[in-house]
Amino acid sequence: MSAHSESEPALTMRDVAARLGVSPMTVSRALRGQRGIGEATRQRVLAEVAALGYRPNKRARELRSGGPNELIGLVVTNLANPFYSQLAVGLEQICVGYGARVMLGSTGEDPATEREVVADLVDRGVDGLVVAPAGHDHSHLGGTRLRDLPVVLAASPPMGIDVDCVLVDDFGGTREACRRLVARGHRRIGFLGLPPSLWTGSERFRGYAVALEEAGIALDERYISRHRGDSTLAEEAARAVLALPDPPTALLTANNRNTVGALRALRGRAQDAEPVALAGFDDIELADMLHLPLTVVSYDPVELGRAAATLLFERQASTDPKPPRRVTIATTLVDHPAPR
Amino acid sequence: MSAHSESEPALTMRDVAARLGVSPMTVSRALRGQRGIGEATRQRVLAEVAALGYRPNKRARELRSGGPNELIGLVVTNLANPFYSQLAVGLEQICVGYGARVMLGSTGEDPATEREVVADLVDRGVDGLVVAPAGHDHSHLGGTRLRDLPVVLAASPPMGIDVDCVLVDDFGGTREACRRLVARGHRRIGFLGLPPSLWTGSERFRGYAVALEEAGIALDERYISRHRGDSTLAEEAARAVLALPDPPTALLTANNRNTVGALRALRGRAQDAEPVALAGFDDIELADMLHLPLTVVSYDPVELGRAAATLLFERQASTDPKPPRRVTIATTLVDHPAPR
DNA sequence: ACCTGGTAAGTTATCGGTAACGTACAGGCG
DNA sequence: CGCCTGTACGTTACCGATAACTTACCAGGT
Repeated sequence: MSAHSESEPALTMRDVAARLGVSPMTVSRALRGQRGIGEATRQRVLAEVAALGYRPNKRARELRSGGPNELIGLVVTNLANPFYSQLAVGLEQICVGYGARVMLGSTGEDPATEREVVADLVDRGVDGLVVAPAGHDHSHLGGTRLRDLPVVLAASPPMGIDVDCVLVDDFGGTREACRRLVARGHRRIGFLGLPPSLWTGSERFRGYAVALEEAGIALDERYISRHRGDSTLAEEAARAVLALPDPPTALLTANNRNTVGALRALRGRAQDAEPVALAGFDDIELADMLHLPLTVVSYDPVELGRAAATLLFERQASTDPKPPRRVTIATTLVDHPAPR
Repeated sequence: MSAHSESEPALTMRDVAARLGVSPMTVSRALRGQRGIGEATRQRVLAEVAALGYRPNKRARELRSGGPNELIGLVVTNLANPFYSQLAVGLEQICVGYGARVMLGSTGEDPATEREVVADLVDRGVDGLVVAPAGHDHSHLGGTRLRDLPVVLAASPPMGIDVDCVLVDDFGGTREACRRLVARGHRRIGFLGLPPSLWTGSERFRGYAVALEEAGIALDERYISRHRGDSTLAEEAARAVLALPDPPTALLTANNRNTVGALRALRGRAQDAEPVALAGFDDIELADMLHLPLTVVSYDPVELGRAAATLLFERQASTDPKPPRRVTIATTLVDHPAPR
């Protein structure tokens, strides 16, 4: 029992070898299934290893071999956002197939922190990085700064560097959602989105703008709010738009936090207020159980994570400098009717 | 630019030392702020390091020093569950303060996988582990198997080993929720929970059972479903209970997935069906925006993660074998009225 | 008997750092 | 002047595993 008393010197390969009267090299070869060792000896070694419960020191192995450490760094802004946690799930799913693990780094949307986190992960010897970037300048992820490690950007295409990326069809999804609102007869459609400095911010806005243009509806700046922040801020923004003398009859929200904010804003309205339709990017759990109907642009963040991991491992496998690839995940428009 | 072409031999400490005409030891001391080096020399070294952009190899450092690697392993069943992702967020918040990072391991609720994941994380040199265990046997987390690393269990107390743990007030929270249902006049209260083999399964059931006993209500096995599974299974279980000839007038769900299942089951009922009250453990985002009122046992999983990390680092700091500690997070009962 | 070739094992150097120790030189004190 | 202490730096031996090289051995062919 006594878990704390004896801190054993942590069995080494030499110990195993000494016990068998062979050289450490023989043990090494046996463990890695290399050729150049007799079957009888291999069995003897493996038996001893099993009996002693010896486990090789992975860091020492990586130090010498310089080879893959089977370690992937994941850099996100906030893991509490289901988008990122699902991205992590997908990434890990693929990683286990390669015997790799995921090391986590949160940036809190601060580019300076992002730089530090990335540097730290590189120092710790990750084989590659999946980054959901906080800012729109990605030069700190380029080339030599990272010892030429493969990088995959998630949810944002590379700016100023040439790396692979996985994207959601931000433009197409938003345009489709906006078209549906138009098809239902809405002409005054408000937009709650992210700042144009973010890729998703500009692409989703573009989807909205193009859909309106296609329908021959002019953009009305009063109906548009593009801010960065949490759902509280989004709620305020939604309130402001709805308080206009000539308020929109529908709202289009560009991500889950804006959708939540809009839902709260719509909840607080007077009983006799005109109903306002709502459509938003990102699916929301229990969207089908809300007090009002909601149309969402749905996609699978887990799949996004899997795609990112796949790109990463493929890049790692090939040494020749292929051109950067870009994978885009399709979106589906889903109508969630209100219960009852 | 050319990110792929030249893979530099990755600057070493010796290189820096050679360039300055000093010994590697001097560089090492300068970098770690050790004494035993003149101020002038230190400045010269630091300047050269900065100029060359040299970064020390952390793995080599850890190999030699055997000391803290500033790496914590987090083992959870499924990061997509907001409970676990928020736990991870809290853990990482504290870790950054210690310069530590988090390495992730998902088990998919399979104890065998959990054992493998834990072993792998230990091999990779974590300084400690935070584990949200899949099963109720924790002996694989004990003593020598882990090279005496500190372990903190999350959401489950240790069984068969002596380690620290952080818990939610499962019993108290559930009892309070059940009491509230009773106070509202319900006498036939259904329970959708987890199997008794899980700590949360038995504790939350105990809260339900004790609250009923206190109210002088006999347990009715027909109203009780204790299964392991996702919200789809929970929905079926809820349907079955509600289809009884003498159905419950209220449901108590023991975790977020059961609550979601129950919500879906309640949604599908006929218009003229008797209303059924719902109370559940775990808060749910947008609980205030659902089509029916919901009472939840709320707590902060982020705080749980912070508590786990704090216990871990305190345990790491002190060498003497203090007795294991147990931190319990309080819960709050929150009523979410339905909108309108 | 001799050479060849292949396999199985041991030896050595090395990876990038750190700990322990050695040494040279400075200053303080009786 | 001798002794001790402290500082600054150099030297060396590791840490645990592996790559590359070397040696030992055996079988088979001539």
